[in-house]
Amino acid sequence: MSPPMTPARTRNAAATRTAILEAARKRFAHEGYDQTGVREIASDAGVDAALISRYFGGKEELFGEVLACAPNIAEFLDGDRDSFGERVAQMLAVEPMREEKFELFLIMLRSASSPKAAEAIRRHSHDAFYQPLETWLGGDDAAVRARLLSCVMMGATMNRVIYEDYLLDGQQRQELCEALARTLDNYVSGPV
Amino acid sequence: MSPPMTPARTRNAAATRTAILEAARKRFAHEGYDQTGVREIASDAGVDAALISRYFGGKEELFGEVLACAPNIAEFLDGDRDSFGERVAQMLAVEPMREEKFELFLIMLRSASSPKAAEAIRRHSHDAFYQPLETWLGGDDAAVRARLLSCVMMGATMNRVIYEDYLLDGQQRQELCEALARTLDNYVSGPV
DNA sequence: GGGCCATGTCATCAGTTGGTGACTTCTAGG
DNA sequence: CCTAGAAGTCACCAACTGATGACATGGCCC
Repeated sequence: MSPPMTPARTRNAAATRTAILEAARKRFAHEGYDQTGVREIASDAGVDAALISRYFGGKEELFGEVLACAPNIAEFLDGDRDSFGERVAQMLAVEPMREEKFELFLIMLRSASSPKAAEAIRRHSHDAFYQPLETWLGGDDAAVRARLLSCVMMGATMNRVIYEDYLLDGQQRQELCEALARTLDNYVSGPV
Repeated sequence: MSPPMTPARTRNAAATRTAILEAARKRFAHEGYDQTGVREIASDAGVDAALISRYFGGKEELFGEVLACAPNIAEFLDGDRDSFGERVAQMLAVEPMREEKFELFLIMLRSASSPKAAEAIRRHSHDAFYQPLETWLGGDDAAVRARLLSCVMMGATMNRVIYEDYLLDGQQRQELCEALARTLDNYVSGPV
């Protein structure tokens, strides 16, 4: 069936690397670092597990590369300042979970307990989340307000993940959303 | 030295059980479910690892028992209503980390990613945290406000754990505390 | 077309994990 | 004193993990 001229993706190092990276990103976000085995990643990517060691050095280094290319805070920051709380609260509480948007959070939540992954998470989340957020906020107490925003966003994400949709119905999620929006905007507009 | 009449704790099933439970509680809170091995728990408790299976059935059941006897929300709830935010915010941001108070949170944060532990966590945190909190709050939207409080408290705990003391100095933690207190009290006094 | 290196496959290792059952030893009760 | 059963010890298993090195094979350049 498939024309032999385009051997699809055989013997293509770049494509293989990408496939591994993509499969790993999803697995790490869904299951966490510990719960994800290199064999599962390889299977998802349709390659041999040995290639992970060959291309990335090992599971730990692969995790680092996944973090490096994971979506960052920019997803939340573009858009006008006044509607930040409303936008983010909608994503956190009302809209169906958009995994791509919160992938960094999901990876953090589910992998932070692994010593092997913890350091990479600390470093990357600081560089790709807090620093940009702090800069975007501006002002003397930007560091504090960035932490406050992080607390609410991470706490909400964690609650939503642990308890399916907060165990709340649509109406209640709407109320949750409004309260979150006010709190977030309060932190954005600061000062505390 | 020790009088031979009281053979300390040898051949005492109840004391052994307690020792295992205590050691497991600390390990699970500090390292999480996955990162804690039955051999480590047994070593801490000064007993043989086989006794864990004998007394509790297995690691998973042990985890369940640990949750059952972990400190619950009552720690935060006793005291007058008006000062709830201030009290909790102080514990979250200013005072040195009081592990006993937040043990349930720590266990949750570090073990929620383990499928074996997740179900027990969901069930127990609902019974020992959300339900009492919701009752304590009262009112129509108590469920929503309980979630809001949980988001802030869990998010703050997680931030403090991942980044040592939020990476903030004392002055900034004080500002953080004041903002958290206002937010928490806002959710307590509700309605949203 | 032929050699050669990048690419992919495979078998296997060493370490760790939770768990089990046979064994020993202590203690209580007669 | 002596037995019976509880309490504790020990050796070991089966499963799984990440990783490695030997090997096969495809494609590109000369």
